[in-house]
Amino acid sequence: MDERKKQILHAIVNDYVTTAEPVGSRTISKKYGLGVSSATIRNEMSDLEELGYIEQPYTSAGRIPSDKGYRYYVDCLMEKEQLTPMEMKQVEVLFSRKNADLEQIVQATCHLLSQLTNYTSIILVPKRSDGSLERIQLIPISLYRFMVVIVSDTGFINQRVLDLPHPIEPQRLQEISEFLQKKLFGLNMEQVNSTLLEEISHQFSNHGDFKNLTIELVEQVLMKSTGDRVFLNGIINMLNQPEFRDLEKLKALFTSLEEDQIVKSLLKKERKEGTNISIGEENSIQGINHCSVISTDYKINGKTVGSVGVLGPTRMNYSKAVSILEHVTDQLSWILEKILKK
Amino acid sequence: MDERKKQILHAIVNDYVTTAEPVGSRTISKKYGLGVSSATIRNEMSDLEELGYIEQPYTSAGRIPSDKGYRYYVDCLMEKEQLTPMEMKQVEVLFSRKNADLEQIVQATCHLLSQLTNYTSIILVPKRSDGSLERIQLIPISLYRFMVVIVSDTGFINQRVLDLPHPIEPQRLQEISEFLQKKLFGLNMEQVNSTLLEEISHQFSNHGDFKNLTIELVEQVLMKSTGDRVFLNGIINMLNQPEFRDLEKLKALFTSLEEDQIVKSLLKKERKEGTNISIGEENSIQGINHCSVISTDYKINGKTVGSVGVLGPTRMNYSKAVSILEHVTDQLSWILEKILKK
DNA sequence: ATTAGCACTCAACAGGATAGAGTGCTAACA
DNA sequence: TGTTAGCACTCTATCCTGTTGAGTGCTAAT
Repeated sequence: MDERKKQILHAIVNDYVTTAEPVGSRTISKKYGLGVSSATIRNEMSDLEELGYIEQPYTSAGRIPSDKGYRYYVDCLMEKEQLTPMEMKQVEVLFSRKNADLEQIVQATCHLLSQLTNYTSIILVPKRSDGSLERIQLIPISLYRFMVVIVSDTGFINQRVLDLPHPIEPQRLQEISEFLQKKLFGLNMEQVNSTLLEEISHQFSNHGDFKNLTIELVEQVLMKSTGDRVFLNGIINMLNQPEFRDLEKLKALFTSLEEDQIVKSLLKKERKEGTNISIGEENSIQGINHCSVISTDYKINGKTVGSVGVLGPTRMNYSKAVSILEHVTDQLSWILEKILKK
Repeated sequence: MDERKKQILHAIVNDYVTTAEPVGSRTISKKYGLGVSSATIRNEMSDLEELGYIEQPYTSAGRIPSDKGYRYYVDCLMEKEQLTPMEMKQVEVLFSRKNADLEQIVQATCHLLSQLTNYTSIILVPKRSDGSLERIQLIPISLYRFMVVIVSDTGFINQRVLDLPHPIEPQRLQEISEFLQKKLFGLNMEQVNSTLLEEISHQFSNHGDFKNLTIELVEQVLMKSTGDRVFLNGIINMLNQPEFRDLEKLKALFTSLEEDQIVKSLLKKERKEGTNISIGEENSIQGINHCSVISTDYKINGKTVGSVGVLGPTRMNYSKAVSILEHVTDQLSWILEKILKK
């Protein structure tokens, strides 16, 4: 893989990303000043094909990068691209908004990300914090229903409405609420779990209603709050990609994207620190095999909280997408930190 | 519009709905036993075309129903279709689930509806109840943030997280919370608004923090909580409809469906009691002009709360869709009633 | 090692012929 | 007077064919 081959591969990727047409030797020798003729390029391209970095859709067509080619490109050739002032501005405007809660911020961030990249954006937000319990409160709604709100010291809020088999007076609920607050304050979520289940429910085993209620609490609120919420935006952008002119491909893609589980798995593979890129077949999911996913984590106080990703066709503008993704994610980390800890 | 014309129109709609191909005179005389030859049918069809109920895509093709034709069909010809035992079963399974909150129920209902119909389903849930205030509670999250929960006597829950410019001690917040509860209990939401703004904030004008807080409360929680939440499901189903083979139409449709405002407006037009059907150009929205919307309301204790709708191509199975929609909506009303009032 | 030249390949496009579905009209029929 | 068989006509969809042009691989000359 000498210097010239790299340049040629680079040129092929660049050209194909913008035109979506197979790239010929003549195009390269003309548009990208390598100082050699198309015949020379042809020989090099022949080598590149043999090495598996590029491929021909059919004999005597131009070349397009293979998954392996894109992989080499993002690993070795790609350089970062600056955001335009315009783009910077848009990000700035979004993140200077006041008085938004977590959900709104994430929603808006997701929207912005898909708008800036023209691809599909994904954000995962964990449902449960691994911080310690700061506050628990039960709020009566009717005799048979109440709301639980749990706030962790990291500022995460978890709430849910529960039904009761038997009525509980608001008064009594308030007592229980205060009791729980005293008992559970400062414990981490695993401890909350076990404390609720073992100690408290045992100690109160003669109070039928209370025991049932704690079991409910654990099962419904704490247990079921594992996993992540999925935010997805800009699926329509895929309609503008020529590779999805084909209705069958489109349907396969959309079907996969409708499954939260699948979307999650795209961002949750084995991964190294920082920004990850998963290309084409590497995703090994029905319908996503013509797509690439760029993902990174957002953090609060240096601690990884959730993930952000951009999904586009393998023929996507990696350098641009990476820059935007990283910038937006930094801003998201920053604002969440500001909001949750103040 | 004699009896035979009606039968023929009925046959054309039926056939076109299932095949998506223009219907010829021969098809009708063979498949639908009218006892007359294709030539007679041809004469009748010629009349029907003149009356505007059907149209020809091009000379010497079969006929397809026009918007006006569908309108006549749904108004005069359509008969209700029974749900299959299988479908009944699916509905039953969903609505016998325990311990779900409003959001989950609506989400699941929306999913079920799109699955049963194979079209796109829409549900609107109002953000604010017009009942009276049953409970208001402020829950501290940090010194600068707290959560407001408002419960109405109809069981609607409204919650939001607010930021404060100055810190407020949990203790103090609790006092305010109790004060508000006493002061606002039993008032309807407009009264809550005015009471908060005028009386209380005036009375406490020397308490800077409290005054600011009430203004926040009104603006952020009560004012911004007008409008509806939109649930949408099964957009992919549209990909299976031959009329959306055309990518341009598809893009127009998807773009419109991405706007919550537009989706809302589909269910919010002037409408009569019960089930409404809006056909093709009647929707007068970019991208929705090849679609029909069937919508109805769900109620709690006989009082209209929100809307449920099914969106499909104008060539949709109206009778089936209406039956499913009405059945599912009934069940939804029923379960919400059960949950919210007990 | 590079390049000009040339024969070869193949998708894309355009034009033309053909088939078939469906119509409208007319004349015969009950 | 309503119905029907027959027939000419229309128009799309499909298939086939030839042509064009982009791009390649190979060879021989530089």
